[in-house]
Amino acid sequence: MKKNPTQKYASIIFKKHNHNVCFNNAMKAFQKHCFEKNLKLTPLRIKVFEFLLRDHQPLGAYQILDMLRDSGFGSTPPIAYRVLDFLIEQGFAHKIKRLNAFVACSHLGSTHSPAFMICRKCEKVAEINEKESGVNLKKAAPFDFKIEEAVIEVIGLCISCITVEAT
Amino acid sequence: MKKNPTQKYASIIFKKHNHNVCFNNAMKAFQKHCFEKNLKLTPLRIKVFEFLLRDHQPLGAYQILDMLRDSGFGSTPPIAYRVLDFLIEQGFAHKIKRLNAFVACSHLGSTHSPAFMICRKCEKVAEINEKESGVNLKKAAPFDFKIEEAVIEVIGLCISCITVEAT
DNA sequence: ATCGCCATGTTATAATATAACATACGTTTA
DNA sequence: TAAACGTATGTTATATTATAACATGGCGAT
Repeated sequence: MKKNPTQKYASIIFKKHNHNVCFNNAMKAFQKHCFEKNLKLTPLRIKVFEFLLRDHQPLGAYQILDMLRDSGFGSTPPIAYRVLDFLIEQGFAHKIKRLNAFVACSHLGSTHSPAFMICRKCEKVAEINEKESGVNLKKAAPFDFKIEEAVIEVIGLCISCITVEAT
Repeated sequence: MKKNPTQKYASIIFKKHNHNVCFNNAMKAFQKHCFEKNLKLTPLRIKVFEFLLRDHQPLGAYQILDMLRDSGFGSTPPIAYRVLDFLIEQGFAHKIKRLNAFVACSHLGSTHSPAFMICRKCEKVAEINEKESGVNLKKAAPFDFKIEEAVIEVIGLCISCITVEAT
């Protein structure tokens, strides 16, 4: 049984892991998606997605703009926000409201109702799926409310930061 | 068995209800809390809490500032943000990230892990507790992550707006 | 070849939030 | 009682995040 370590447990994000696997899988999925949906795989979009994939650190729009400037791209706010909107719409990035920042999606290609674990110390973010998160929105149905979407952000300490803090 | 209708079902917030009960209970609890904790119950704090209690519409900081100006209070941003921080710390208000806005707390006096149902149309907000929300954070524990806090915001359509939309 | 689409670029500004310092007032303390 | 202190409020300036509106340029379809 071959398994992709990035899919098995979200918590690996907080540990050392073979990040090349994360990176390459995601980039390939992105290329494939754009090809299949006939969307333009432009240098700018690739670059921003690369930034988000670098590690699992969320990036603010203005951080991304700085990095774009360094790479010779335009660097006024709409540049970043538009690419981010694109990535989010296509399911390759998420916005973390807690941090006003953006992360690459870790559950590529599947429709999902994401939840996030955010380390308050290192600010790395792991994405977990609905099942993993213990979230069952069906249960919320007794209310006269038609649920369309849920934003779930769990804040705490990741395993690496717990370890450091204990020393 | 006497029960406070504001406690029974969060969804009553989206319907007509005896809002005087909501308002008076909350204001009394606030007064009691400040007295017991020896915190200053100032005109400014009372006024801002009143604004939040008016209906169940979240208010942005700058909306509150406008209302404060109309009431003869100072109206520069720190005025509002400081009072809001106070109310949040004391458990009488919450921030709704989705809306960059603030609401009075509906579960006064009890420690709780709140979740919110936000109507995308009328933008009213109902607070529900963790159990009601269908979120079970205990289940998220298999991860090597120490949970400290969760932000849960469910977006959808409230019963009143469903009814209107159906006509 | 030109039209239209769409990504990118630019300019300006809106919306949200905080830092740093000033004032005012009641309480404690010398 | 006067000085010292703590805390709430007020003010000025600025930081941070995000969007509106319009311009340019490439590229494929007709």
